Amino acid sequence: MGITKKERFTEEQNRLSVLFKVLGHPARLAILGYIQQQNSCICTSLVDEIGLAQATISQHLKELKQAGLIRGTIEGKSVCYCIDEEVWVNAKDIINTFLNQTIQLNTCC
Amino acid sequence: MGITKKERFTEEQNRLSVLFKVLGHPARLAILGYIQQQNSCICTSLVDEIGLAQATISQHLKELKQAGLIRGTIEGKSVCYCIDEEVWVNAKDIINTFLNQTIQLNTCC
DNA sequence: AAATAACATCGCAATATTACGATATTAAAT
DNA sequence: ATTTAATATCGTAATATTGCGATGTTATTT
Repeated sequence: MGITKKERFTEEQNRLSVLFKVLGHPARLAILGYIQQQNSCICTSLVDEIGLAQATISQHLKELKQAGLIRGTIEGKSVCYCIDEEVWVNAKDIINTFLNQTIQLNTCC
Repeated sequence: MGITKKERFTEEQNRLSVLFKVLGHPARLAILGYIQQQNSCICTSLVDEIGLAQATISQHLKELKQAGLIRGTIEGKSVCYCIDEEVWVNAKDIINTFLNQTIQLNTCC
């Protein structure tokens, strides 16, 4: 039904999957990468840089914002986007914890 | 249009996003977690464990298989699933590289 | 005040995802 | 040979995602 049955899973699994999901689109990775590259905040040369329509970029920015990974500050006519360091560090931590869960080497296949 | 314009992005961004995407569902994280927990391979107590329909679990397993993260070996009536260590280590590496890209602290917001 | 620039939001079309019942398929058990 | 157990696959419904043109909205510029 296109809807995830969240109640079946742990809170950790849900949080982690939301994080992975928002990172699961190349445009959003490109946006994050571009914001990171710049020393200062980026408004929207993103549209030129990435080559999707302005409406589409805006939508991806919204999803990144909703996930808390970026923040937008209004600066006159334009908006200054930057990565929310605190949230990002926390996200990295959660992902790293997941990645570093030791894996028993399966010997059967 | 529901279709990702892959040609717009780098190969790295596309590979990474595919990885994140497959990890972006709690059921798949639960499946991976469960396979990891067990010392030996798991067939399908997954359906009991996770509480989704057998067809649904099978579908998620397929996606994990397509991403290369797990392998299934037929063992009589049942199938033995385990994590593909090589692919998994590589995936972790790719993700870690992404996570550890240094972030310039944005000073503007 | 009117024009413009930089977004955000709306509405829509195309496609993808999630979930599941029903129905294969395959191998072991009877 | 038939039954049963363990899956995989098919078909379908509900919903979500991706993308974009058109249209707001808001602040600067003229």
